[in-house]
Amino acid sequence: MKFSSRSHYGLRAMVALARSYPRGPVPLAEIARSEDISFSYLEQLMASLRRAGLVGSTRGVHGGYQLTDAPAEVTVGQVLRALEGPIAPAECASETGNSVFCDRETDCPSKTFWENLRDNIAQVVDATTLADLCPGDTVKVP
Amino acid sequence: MKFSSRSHYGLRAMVALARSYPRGPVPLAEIARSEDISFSYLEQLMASLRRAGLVGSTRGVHGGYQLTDAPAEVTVGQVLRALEGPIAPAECASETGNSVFCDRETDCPSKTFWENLRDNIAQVVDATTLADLCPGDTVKVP
DNA sequence: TAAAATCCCTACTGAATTACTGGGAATTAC
DNA sequence: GTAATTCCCAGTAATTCAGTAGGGATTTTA
Repeated sequence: MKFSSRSHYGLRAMVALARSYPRGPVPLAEIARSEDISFSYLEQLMASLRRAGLVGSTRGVHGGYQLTDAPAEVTVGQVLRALEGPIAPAECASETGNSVFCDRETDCPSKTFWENLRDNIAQVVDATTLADLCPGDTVKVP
Repeated sequence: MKFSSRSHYGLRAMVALARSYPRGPVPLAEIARSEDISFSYLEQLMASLRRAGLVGSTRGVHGGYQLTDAPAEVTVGQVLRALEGPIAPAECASETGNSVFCDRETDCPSKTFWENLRDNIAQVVDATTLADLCPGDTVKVP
């Protein structure tokens, strides 16, 4: 049971962006360097985050990426879903609709468990914001 | 973020064993049939569960597998750990000791989050027993 | 206009993991 | 002794993951 490196790297990158919010766009090369992530790989992660609307990008010489919303408004759940898709500890217990595939459907006791676990994970990731992961930063009212 | 099919099949098998507890050993072929799992694959899963002490086995003609403890005494957490190892949503946040590997170590904000998520998942899986997954069975005091 | 910086896209690849399959040895009941 | 069963280990096909590579497209600076 693991989250992929996409999530680990992606979350770290988002925290990095949160720390320099709202000071204009940050070039990827800078994040790649400070977080020690492959530049090309990070590019792909940012593409997913951009498509999800979590970050905005600016091209050109002083371009880069920046959060579209304040760190306190962005949940870790949003980040993880953008990077890994819906939370689903089991095929039969995905957040998004029905990945029908198991014929047990209605009365599978295990399914009930997996759904319960899924909801619990969702509750945790949705209750944590990027601001919570930026210790020392007093972004909120001083 | 998924649990592997080991967990899905293994948990289903354990629920099946729980349902026929404590009526002596159940042959694997029977579980494989009723749960529609490959016999050979199921064998491997049971080996893990046996090594973890969760099930006992009897060889020979009327042999099979059976729970070593009552369903209400076996948590889903025990089953999942036997099948997949320690709960660890991230390398740096494993239940068992330190898989030191990330140099950020102490002050990584993300690490704190992963540990928090891990503890939450652990809490859920450890609070659920096989008895909870056996609806209709009135195993407890009638 | 030209050059530099930066994002954007897509395809590929090597490694690891997963999900099995198969064969045979040991054990027990009858 | 034979049939039913667990036990054990080796191999393998498919998938996923993590990362690489390279060529645009767009914007700013000069």
